[in-house]
Amino acid sequence: MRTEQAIQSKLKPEKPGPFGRGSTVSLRDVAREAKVSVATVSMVLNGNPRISRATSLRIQRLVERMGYQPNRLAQSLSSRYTNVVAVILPALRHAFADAYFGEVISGICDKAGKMGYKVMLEQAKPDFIREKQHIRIFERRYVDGVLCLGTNDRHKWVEDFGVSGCPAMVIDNSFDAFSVDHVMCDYRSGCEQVMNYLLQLGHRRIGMITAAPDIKAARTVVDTYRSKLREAGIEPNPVWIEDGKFTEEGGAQAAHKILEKDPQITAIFGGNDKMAIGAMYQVVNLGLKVPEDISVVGFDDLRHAAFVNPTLTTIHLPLYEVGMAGMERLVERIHGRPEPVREVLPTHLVVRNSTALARTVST
Amino acid sequence: MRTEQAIQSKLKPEKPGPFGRGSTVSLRDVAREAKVSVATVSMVLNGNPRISRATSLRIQRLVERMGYQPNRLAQSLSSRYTNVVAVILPALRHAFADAYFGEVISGICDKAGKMGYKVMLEQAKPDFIREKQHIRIFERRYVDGVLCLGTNDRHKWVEDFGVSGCPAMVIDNSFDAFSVDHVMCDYRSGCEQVMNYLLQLGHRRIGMITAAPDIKAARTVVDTYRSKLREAGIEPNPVWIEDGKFTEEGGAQAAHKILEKDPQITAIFGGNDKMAIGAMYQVVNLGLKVPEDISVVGFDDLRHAAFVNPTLTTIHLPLYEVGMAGMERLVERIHGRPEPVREVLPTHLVVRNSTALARTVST
DNA sequence: CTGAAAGCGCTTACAG
DNA sequence: CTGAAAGCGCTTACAG
Repeated sequence: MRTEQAIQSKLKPEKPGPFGRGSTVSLRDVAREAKVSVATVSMVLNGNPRISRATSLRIQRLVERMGYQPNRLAQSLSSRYTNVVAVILPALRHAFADAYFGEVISGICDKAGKMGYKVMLEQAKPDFIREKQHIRIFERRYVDGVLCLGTNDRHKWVEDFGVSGCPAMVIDNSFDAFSVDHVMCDYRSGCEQVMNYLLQLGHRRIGMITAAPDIKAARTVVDTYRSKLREAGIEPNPVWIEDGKFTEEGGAQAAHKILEKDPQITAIFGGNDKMAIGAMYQVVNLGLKVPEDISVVGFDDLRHAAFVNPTLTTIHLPLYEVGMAGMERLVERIHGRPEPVREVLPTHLVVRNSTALARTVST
Repeated sequence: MRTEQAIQSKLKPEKPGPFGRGSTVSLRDVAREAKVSVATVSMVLNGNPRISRATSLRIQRLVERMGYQPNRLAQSLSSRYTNVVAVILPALRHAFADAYFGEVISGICDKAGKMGYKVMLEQAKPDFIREKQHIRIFERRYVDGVLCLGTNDRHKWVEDFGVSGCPAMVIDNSFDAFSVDHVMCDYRSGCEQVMNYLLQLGHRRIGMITAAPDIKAARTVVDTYRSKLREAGIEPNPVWIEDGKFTEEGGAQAAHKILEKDPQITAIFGGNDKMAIGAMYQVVNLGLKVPEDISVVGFDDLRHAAFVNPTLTTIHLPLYEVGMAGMERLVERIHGRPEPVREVLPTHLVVRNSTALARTVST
């Protein structure tokens, strides 16, 4: 016994690595202590049924007692799976401070946690793309797959994933030019809900603040806006549509232009909440009232929409759910799911205080 | 020649792993092609000066031509560095959709990119802490170190990093109970700037919406608020201080209580922008005007502060810079920096339209 | 200046 | 049911 302990302590010297980093108990330590091979311990940990119940239990207890934790670098190097996915955000200054992306990421992270995955954050800056980092993080085994947020048609790099065999999921958008897996909100139906509502309130001259014609989802909204107007017998006037650049400032400027070109506008539909809030700000600045003079509707239902004054009527986008679904489908793809992913989640209208009957009707 | 090629193609069979994943060119492939050992290629790639300039150049070209990319799992397993850090966010529902955290994360990610680091996102949910995941991600070699955001005194787990030797940095807070590396904004000075300004405007009865007495940084603000009042010969009235829970709703309720208990209040200082915005909302709801009746000041200078109506006077917190500095110091610590990190970054007052001379003075 | 070899800590056929 | 061995793709002393 003495001898054995002596040997053990010689064989298990403190090998903390530089700066005492990392865990110290390895598979081999457990195997030695249990007097079995490392293969056996490994199989126990991986629940391989070939190991007898007796030894399995014995080793599980030992693992527990010794506080063994697998080194996941070694695991991944052997198994070829990292159990990490990357979230690629667009190269916007405030991408991380953005409520829209925040909701999606929240869904992604929650689902990832439940599935035993880790989430790495990347931003698609010009250098990042030029160096093909979006592909390399996969090829170099940082991640098993990628979730792309805030994409638009100019992001040709999205097509690279297909050819390099990197599992990738476009979140809340899709592409006409090529085929990619995606999970998104139902933009068409969302826009229909807005237009039905405004038309019901008697609005006929409805301004639309749009943004980024190079985003398929955004185009869908404008197209639907036009077709719903025509359906109601109204020919959409080109001056009713302005670009608001997805920002409050842009929304404010767009609202200004629209009201200048057609002062008879009674409602403004913002392509997202931010632009709608900017529009409200501008409407008030012009001495008009929301909703008495101008109804304003948003699109997103970000947390803040309920806290502006007046509170914003808007379309609720299931962004959290889109994040969860995207994560879930991506993992399926990583593990060999053959069918492509084309998922669309439903939206609904949230009526608050920024909308009212059209003034032309009420007078 | 023929023979050699035959051998090569035999030795370099397509070994794409499951589902054709991962890059295919390994160090060994390059070494074979260059007719040197893998050690030599490895050293060339790591800029080891022991390799002759001639072979170094020759191999660099070959690496380029073959499109070799190191497998970072293997690299990390050998080198013991992952070049990944974790950002641990608090378990709040909207932690990712939060402008405050967003700014910090933005700084962290930008700096990380420049330093060749990747950023992993974690949320400190109860399960995460109970399973000691905050330590395990380090011990299991997911990350080299950890950045903790949104901490408070109840987060005892922050102390675990010290004992486990995991490099960790507390961002924008500090602890009295134990010593941790941290980088934070200068809360004392920020509060002084607010109070000096309000006192200059003639305000004497100043309400304060605070939050979370278990956050050191927040306590500092309240303490400074009190001492600045006393300095000005004003005894702080306990009814002037209310908790606003860091939210708009909370801020609104707190403002309501304060104004109920002392209708003579002329200014309200919100411990963060959200609560200040909630307070403005409430003040208006009570039929009062901002800033004519009540001046409101925030604390954070989040993007949105410039877009409420009226625009919010607030303290600008260098959150992006705090993120960058935290990341930079953490990497220093990972690589053996011996001195603890105690860094404080300066704030400044941003005057907008939510503040005016006190009405008691102007009448 | 370069190579052969051990090692990082796992997993996975392959034997027995 | 279990073990010995090869392998994942690197880095790093140690020789020469």
